[in-house]
Amino acid sequence: MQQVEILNAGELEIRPSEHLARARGRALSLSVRELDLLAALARREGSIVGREELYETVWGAPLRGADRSVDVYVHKLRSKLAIALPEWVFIHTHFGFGYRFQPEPSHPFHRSSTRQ
Amino acid sequence: MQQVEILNAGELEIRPSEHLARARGRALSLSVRELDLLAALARREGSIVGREELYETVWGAPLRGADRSVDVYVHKLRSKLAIALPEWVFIHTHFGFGYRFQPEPSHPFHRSSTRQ
DNA sequence: TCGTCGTTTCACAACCTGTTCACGGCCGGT
DNA sequence: ACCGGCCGTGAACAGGTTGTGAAACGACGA
Repeated sequence: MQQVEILNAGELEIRPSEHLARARGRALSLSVRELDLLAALARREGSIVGREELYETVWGAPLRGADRSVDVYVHKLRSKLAIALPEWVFIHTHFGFGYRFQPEPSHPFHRSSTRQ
Repeated sequence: MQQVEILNAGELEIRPSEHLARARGRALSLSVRELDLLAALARREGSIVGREELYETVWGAPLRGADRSVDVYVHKLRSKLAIALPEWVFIHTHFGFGYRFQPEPSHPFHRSSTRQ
């Protein structure tokens, strides 16, 4: 029996087959690319996904040279998610590798020193 | 079916092939060098590893003269680990020999005031 | 044809990393 | 305690990577 895929991540719910994502029950207005990218990331919650893989999954073609599409859409997603759920950060950058999807509070207890 | 290498050290989990390390489940943001060095140390948990060996393992070339890279990265690692898991010390210095990776409580019994 | 919306490309700013220095503190042998 | 060498640490630098706003493009419906 084929179930409807529903991805849950904290207060975010993604229903790829319905082209829909909700934040705290409220529907987000995402374009096709944005939703596909979000789903691709969310399906692999917790692990780092490279740009090549994301591009092939979402765009359905191999990533050519210096294509920045993934970055641009990650940016769009972040913006919309930040408006809908400001207290969470969902997409993390791993320099040199790619992105990781995982809900984390946006204001950790900022403590002792240092950057990162 | 040994496929993904996973190094566990107390509350620290290192997955070199995924470019990822987690402290208590929370992902650390480490650079390539940092992660490689951490993995190189963790693979030899409990034993002293010399700078030459560490350098060759991580940098893939013989250690030249007075290169301090290993020291610098040990420092960076210690900082990040201390933020993530303050109650543990992972990297120990063996004067004149090298470093040893092994999780140990950071304040065995009491705190300051004693010994000094 | 025009306007709108989504996608792609661009340019530049901002950031991150690896590397090397320099200085000072710590260690161990004497 | 003294001294020379080993280590810890912060900072500066050059390059490469990523963030970001806006323009260019294109499909579609009014």
